[in-house]
Amino acid sequence: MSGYYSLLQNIERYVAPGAEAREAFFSILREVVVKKRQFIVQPGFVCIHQSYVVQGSFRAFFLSDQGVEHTLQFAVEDWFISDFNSYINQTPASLFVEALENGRILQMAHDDVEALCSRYPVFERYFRIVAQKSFAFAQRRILSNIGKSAEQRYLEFYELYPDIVGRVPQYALASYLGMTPEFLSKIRKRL
Amino acid sequence: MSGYYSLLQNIERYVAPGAEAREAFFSILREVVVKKRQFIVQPGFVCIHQSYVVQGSFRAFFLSDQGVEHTLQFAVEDWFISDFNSYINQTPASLFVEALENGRILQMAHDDVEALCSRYPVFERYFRIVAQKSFAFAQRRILSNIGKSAEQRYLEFYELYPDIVGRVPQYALASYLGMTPEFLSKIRKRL
DNA sequence: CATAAATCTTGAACTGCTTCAAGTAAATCT
DNA sequence: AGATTTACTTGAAGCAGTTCAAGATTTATG
Repeated sequence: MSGYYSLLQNIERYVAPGAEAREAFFSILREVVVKKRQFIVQPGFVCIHQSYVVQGSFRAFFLSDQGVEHTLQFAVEDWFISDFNSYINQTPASLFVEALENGRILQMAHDDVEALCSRYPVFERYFRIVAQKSFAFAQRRILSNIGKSAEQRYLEFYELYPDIVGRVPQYALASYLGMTPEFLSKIRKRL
Repeated sequence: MSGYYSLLQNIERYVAPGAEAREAFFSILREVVVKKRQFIVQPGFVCIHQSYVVQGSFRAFFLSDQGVEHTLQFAVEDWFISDFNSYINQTPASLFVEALENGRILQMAHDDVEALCSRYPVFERYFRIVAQKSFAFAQRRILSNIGKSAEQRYLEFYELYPDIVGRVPQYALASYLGMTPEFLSKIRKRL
């Protein structure tokens, strides 16, 4: 039950669902335990669920034809993660979503969420706000990618998410920041 | 009236508002004529409106401390543009939004949109879907930025938006793709 | 249409970042 | 605890992309 409460808190930062809507929402959630290195999404399979992280850390990454990994997103407690493109269009995923630590997530299936939103506009609103914030966030990252040096990108990330820096493997962070692990190692040395 | 119809068509790709909701929506729209090189958003001012492009082309860009421009988004007919971060949080903008050609837009004020969404959940849904698609799109761009070479990024953009390539200044496209105008010129030469 | 302003091109020198390879350290498993 | 895998470090060489500067071309304006 613990995870339900923290997700509810997240929701109540933006909207105030009534008791009935809240119960309806809880009823579509499923708590899942995941082990380190486990994949909760894999390329080729449709990403049915969106996952809210109760405990643990995760990453979504793309594996290029040449075998290079590109981390698109990290998620720790109180964040959502999925192959979002696959999730909203219900098309086959192109990303892996991997647990970086043992953890627990709350999964909600796409069709259940859609039905819930149709019935309770308060959730339509919640997911609109979340999507808008996610978009604004992604735009800030794009600006950082096109405008800043590798060192600046690392420092910016470190300022924003010092906890994540200490919690994920360095090669994963490097692939998120768009540089090689070797170069990230060198940046850290000279700072 | 012409612009209203094409925006309505856009909406009806995702949802089906009733006559009343439709009229309420139309009532918050304002059609504005803009001249080439005109700014419709400027840093420091809160971005009150979201703009739907009826005719013309626009770009949103960030001007760094060193005076370098970084284009975050282009918009042509049937696209939305704004400083989205400023718009959703109603905080001062950090971007310019500039008309690249003479054009016409439909502006809708933040507070009017919010009120409309509260009253007509069908619009809540519409803007949720638009935000989700925008986010998924931004994620694809991030992958392209962190994983691909300058030449690959250009080719990818050219495939997706051949029309835009021919329509916007090359320095603007270069700053969108995260490279110098000189280098884009060289890429185009060798292709 | 002539002049100015803005945009694009080209080359040469330079540098931030990658690649490759080998060694060290730290997790993970039995 | 010892063995094995996984992750991180370091240096040397190479290259993708930048910077600077000058000229050519296109677009705007009186």
